[in-house]
Amino acid sequence: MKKFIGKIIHGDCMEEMKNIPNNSVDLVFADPPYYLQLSKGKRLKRADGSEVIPVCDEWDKFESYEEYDAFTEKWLKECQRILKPTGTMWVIGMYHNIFRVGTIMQNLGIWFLNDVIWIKTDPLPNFNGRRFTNAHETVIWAVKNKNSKNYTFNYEFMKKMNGGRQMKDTDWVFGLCKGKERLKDENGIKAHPTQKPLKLVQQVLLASSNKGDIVFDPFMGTGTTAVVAEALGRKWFGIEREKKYVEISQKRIKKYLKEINKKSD
Amino acid sequence: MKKFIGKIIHGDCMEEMKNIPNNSVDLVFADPPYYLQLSKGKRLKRADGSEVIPVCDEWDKFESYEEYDAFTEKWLKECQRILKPTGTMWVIGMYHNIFRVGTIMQNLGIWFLNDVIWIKTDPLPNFNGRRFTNAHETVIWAVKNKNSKNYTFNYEFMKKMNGGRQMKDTDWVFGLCKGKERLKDENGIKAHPTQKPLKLVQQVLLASSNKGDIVFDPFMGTGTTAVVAEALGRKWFGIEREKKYVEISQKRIKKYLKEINKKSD
DNA sequence: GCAAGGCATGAATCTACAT
DNA sequence: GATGTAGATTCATGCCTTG
Repeated sequence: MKKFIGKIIHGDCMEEMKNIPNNSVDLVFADPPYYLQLSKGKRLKRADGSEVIPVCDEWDKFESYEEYDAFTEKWLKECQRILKPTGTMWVIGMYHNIFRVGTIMQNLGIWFLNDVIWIKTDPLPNFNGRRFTNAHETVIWAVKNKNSKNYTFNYEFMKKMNGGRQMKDTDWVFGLCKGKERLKDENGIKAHPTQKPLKLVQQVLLASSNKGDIVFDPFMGTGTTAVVAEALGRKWFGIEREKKYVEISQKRIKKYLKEINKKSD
Repeated sequence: MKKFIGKIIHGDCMEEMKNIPNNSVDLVFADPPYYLQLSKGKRLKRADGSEVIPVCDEWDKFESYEEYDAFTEKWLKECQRILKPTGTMWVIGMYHNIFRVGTIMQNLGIWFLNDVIWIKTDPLPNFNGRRFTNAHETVIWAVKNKNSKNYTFNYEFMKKMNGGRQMKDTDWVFGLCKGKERLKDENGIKAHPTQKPLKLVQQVLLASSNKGDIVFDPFMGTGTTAVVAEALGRKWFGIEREKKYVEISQKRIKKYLKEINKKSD
């Protein structure tokens, strides 16, 4: 496993995962494409005329549910294979995709522990007043299979963090990734459309891994998982399909490590 | 439709729904079996030695995911058929079943509006400290298909109820059905293991139906939907497989109507 | 320097109506 | 029915400018 640690592998996650040994990873955090199915060409505008920038990247496009399901089953199967019997996996999604993801997980024999609700403190409002504000995402937490025992869960620590009461699957209340935390490109536009907040990933790693554990992320994006893992003393590696994001992540991680070293001087 | 109104049909919902015309119902509220897959024979005990009574009724037993899925697809298909193009449907579930239910809904072309999170103020704690407290259920809100227009949604009313801000899918915070609201059998034991709180169903009906609308419940249980519909001036009918629950519901509704009439005297 | 106010923005299945 | 276009609609947060 040594050769993987600290690396962002550039490539297709289904292919690249084949090189990872069975039962070798303590924690999987996966933020897959959501398959949003937004109508083409139509732009949502705010009252002031500014546009809401939607997720319309190529990597979120699929021909059909069937295609999305086939894709999903492939990477989930590999994640299940490489996960240690004592490890756990987390998959985040929204109503567009999470039901399909959850069903496929169950069909593979992956065993659910919780479906955690990330409640957003500052969600995008519903502009046309025809739905409830979509203010959450769902994060499935699961073990390799029904027989998994002694999986890592820092129950007492989470309880402490929660003011002495056992933490609930609805206690995950965080803001979106905005402001300084949000990576910008050279034009000042968000570098990645779906960058996740550090706090969310931090809570995941604190809850279900220990120092020195190996954390794996099949969809690295801008490297949030890596940064949090570094900060918490976990080993990590991951895969990212887009060259652009690989480079952004590598820069981000280098910069982070430099800052850390400065502080410890 | 007249012959159905105010009736609890005793029978299998898939069979009985066949008699309901296409596009005839304004609102479906469905609380299907959750397929909990609890291990047989094991009893969960509280610290004081008392037993937690689980859901282990016959109606929640299925041989496999396949069987559950087949059952689910059948009743969902009928619900989609009888739903008006302007109507909406609600399906409640937990992580054991809601992912399968959601996937099947999408496969049938049912179009999601929201996945509402019912946050329980008084959940059963996690006794062994191996998971997060499961403190929510998921309620999928959807229309007949992608082309549904002018579906009923009392946006402004919900906004008002929410203190002037548009209601979020995470603003559904209610206690469990307990105390006086909870129906007891002759031995003082809960009459139905999964009786839903009136407030939850009330919010559903207030949000997505108007006075005089027809509300349908394929799994009536103890008749919560009927009682709320009566209280809010909606027409209603439903189906229940268990004779016991049909009788309990009928008694409950009669009692409720008597109370109403007394008050209006 | 501090307080107040302006402004940008976030995984968005947008709706209704006319042709 | 399908397609195209006009229209109406929003909240919390953080950063920056102004006073």
